[in-house]
Amino acid sequence: MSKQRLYLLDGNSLVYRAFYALPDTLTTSDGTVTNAVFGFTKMLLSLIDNQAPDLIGIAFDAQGATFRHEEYEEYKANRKETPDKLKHQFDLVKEVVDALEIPRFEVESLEADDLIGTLAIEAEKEDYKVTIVTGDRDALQLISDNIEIMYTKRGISNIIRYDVDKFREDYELDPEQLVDKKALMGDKSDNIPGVDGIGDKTSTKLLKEFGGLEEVLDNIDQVGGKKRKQMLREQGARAKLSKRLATIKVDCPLEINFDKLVLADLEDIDQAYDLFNRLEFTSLISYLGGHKGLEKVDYQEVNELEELQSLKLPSTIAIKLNLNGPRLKQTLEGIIIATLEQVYYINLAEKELITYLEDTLVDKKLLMYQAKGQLRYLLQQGIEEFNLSFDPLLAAYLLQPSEDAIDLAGIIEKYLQQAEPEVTGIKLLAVRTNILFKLQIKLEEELKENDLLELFQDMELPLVRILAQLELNGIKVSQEQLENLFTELSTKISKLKKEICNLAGEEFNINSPQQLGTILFDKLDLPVIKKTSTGNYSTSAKVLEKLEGNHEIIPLISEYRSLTKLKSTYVDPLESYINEKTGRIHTNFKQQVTATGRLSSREPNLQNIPIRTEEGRKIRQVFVAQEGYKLVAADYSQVELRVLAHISQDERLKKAYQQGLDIHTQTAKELFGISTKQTRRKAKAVNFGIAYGISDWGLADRLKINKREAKEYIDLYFSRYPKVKEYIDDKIRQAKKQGYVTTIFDRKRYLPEINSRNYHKRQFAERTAINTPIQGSAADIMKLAMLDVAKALEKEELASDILLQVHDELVLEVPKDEVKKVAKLVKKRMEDTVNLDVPLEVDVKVGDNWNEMEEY
DNA sequence: GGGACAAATA
DNA sequence: CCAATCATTTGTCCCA
Repeated sequence: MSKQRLYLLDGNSLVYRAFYALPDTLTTSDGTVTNAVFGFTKMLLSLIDNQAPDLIGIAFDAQGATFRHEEYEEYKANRKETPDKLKHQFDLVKEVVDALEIPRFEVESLEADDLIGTLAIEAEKEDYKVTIVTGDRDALQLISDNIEIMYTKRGISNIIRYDVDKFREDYELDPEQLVDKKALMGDKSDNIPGVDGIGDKTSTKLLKEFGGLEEVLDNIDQVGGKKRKQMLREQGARAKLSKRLATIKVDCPLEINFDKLVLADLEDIDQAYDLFNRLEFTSLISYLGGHKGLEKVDYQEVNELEELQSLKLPSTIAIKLNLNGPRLKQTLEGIIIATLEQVYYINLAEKELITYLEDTLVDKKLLMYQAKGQLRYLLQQGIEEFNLSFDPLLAAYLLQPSEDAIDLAGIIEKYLQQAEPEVTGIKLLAVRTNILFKLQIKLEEELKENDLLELFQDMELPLVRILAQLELNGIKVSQEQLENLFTELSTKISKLKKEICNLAGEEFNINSPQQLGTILFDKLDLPVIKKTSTGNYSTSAKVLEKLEGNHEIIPLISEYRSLTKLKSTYVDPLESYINEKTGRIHTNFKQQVTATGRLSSREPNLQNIPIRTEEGRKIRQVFVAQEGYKLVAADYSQVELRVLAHISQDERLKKAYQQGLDIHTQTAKELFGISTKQTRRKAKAVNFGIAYGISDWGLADRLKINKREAKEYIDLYFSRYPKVKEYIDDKIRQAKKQGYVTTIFDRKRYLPEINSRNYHKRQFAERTAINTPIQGSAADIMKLAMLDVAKALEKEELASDILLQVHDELVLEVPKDEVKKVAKLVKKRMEDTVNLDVPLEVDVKVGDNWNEMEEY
């Protein structure tokens, strides 16, 4: 078996090196300078990681005077005082060393060198190999067959390894001659005098000839040069003193137990984890958990209340609530908690678990996967004091917003290049909870590299609990009105169906586009307007509209379509979503679905409740305020066009909003010289179309004008709003060049197809490049506004709640006596959330249901 | 179970 | 010559 290797570090020397190697602007958020601590810690950890020492120890200089000062007052007298920005860092360094459970040596009146020398020589005797890590060349004198030096040449990563051969090569001397050399030439940095007139070259020459200082002094006659002879004679004593000063003491009175220097697995890794968090060394945390493999996770089951109470947890924990059952009716069957060193499965009654969570989560930083549902459960149980600090789902979403349905296993695979072990049940939960630490390190690193960390921490993470609260709040639905609507629609639909089949002359399934196509275009021989991509007859609303005058069956089919859509999509399912306990509908807001940063809503989707048609609005009407409350709806007016004005910096567009003009009226005047009902309508289509990258064909289709005319409008628009054209060109160029576009708040969207050879793919990517910064920035603004509004409601201790977000609209439920205050507060918060170069405007409406609302 | 189609919202 | 305004969710049909 090969010999064990002991690493001995010169703490002082390395800390100094780190201090000068790194900028002193490296601080924690409270301003504490930590550059030296960071550099030292990083060096230490990477040493452990790369060299895997068997044993390790770190020595520090004694505070104040040493035995060398007694011998020679001037020792190190020319040293500058320790810089203020470094002084306090020594204590932190020692904290780090202690937290990592590495033995630390510091003995009164002795320097780190002496402790290291003594340890090294002892270790050599005990048959260890030794590596000394230092930034001080003095230590080179200790080199032997079993002792080598790692010398940090410059900075903290430029390291040279000295063994006997390397030393001889560099110095043309044996290592033990180094002290003789210093005796002769002195050492400026330690203020060791040496002999005047003898420097680097001469000292080496003399030692090569005579061997050691004593031999030189005994044979001064044989030294060349009159002056040199004289100096050696006069300063012989000084040289001997110099030698004593330069000689590292190897017989310090130390009690050495090498067993205690064995590098152990950290017993309490959590203390190091906490310290690194305090020092904000997030990039170094990876070294701590580094040795825990995915498969190794073993959990400790906690079945007893007493056992639970004796659990001591660090300030950051990964946690998974083992919830079972449908949304909002879940029961908590257990809790998995992971720290860096242990995973616990707490298996107790739900009531006890809730009490435990309430007490435990306060002041803890929580790492959770898919946190929203768990936070919703906590809020439901009245637990409000918690602090989500990481969710890999959202991190992965920000990094790749267009990627769909990435789950935890996918994230682990993608970012850690690891596969989940083949385990199930609690074991799997333990693995997945434990891995959150690693994921945090890796993903936050990636986020930082992509300028997404702020967005993640300041927008998406805090939004999670807001969304959890929205979902928990739900919105009340009038079951009675819903039933009325059901019968009303059912009657109308069956009547229509009869009429349609009569006109068609046969029974058929109107819901089947295929069967409908056969009836319309084969049987009734109506003109084929359009075919679908698969070659079938298109029966879309647009096609039906064009056939309107051709047959009396057409309007009936259109009406049938719209009524069945309303019934099957809204009226029929809505009932089933009503929570029997709350009488309310609790949607599911997804935060990681859309490519632009918007939210989405499902089960049911409450972001597409009808509003445009009279019939559709009846569905809106069933969403009501509970007794004693009003619904308050606040929506941003033309937020996307305002965002366009801001990011394009187009003067005319900006001015219009700054002066509070009606933008569609203004554009009508710009394009047509006059604003009438007709020209304003066209102008509105142009305004919106531009933000979507509309083509002349698209605009023509929409306005039912010809292509040439549409092109004129678009060209005219660009000539009146030239910076908008510049914006469009700029975004396409940017996307082509860097592969992505960004929102005002740095949210990214990658557009790999922007350089596709496929014309359509490329065109689509170009339109997306135009639209995403607009839609995405608007989404960002709304998210920030939600955080602001929620905070303000809480601060003002209002009993009002946000129920829904519909992209540019918030719906709140407000006690009648708070309406005035809340209407004002919400408007102000939403308008002032961000400060663009154009004002944001919010319209507030109030009503008893979501349909009948009055301007407030 | 999944693709095609259609339609609701912003 | 093609296809032709962003972003979603949901429902039905229909084939496998």
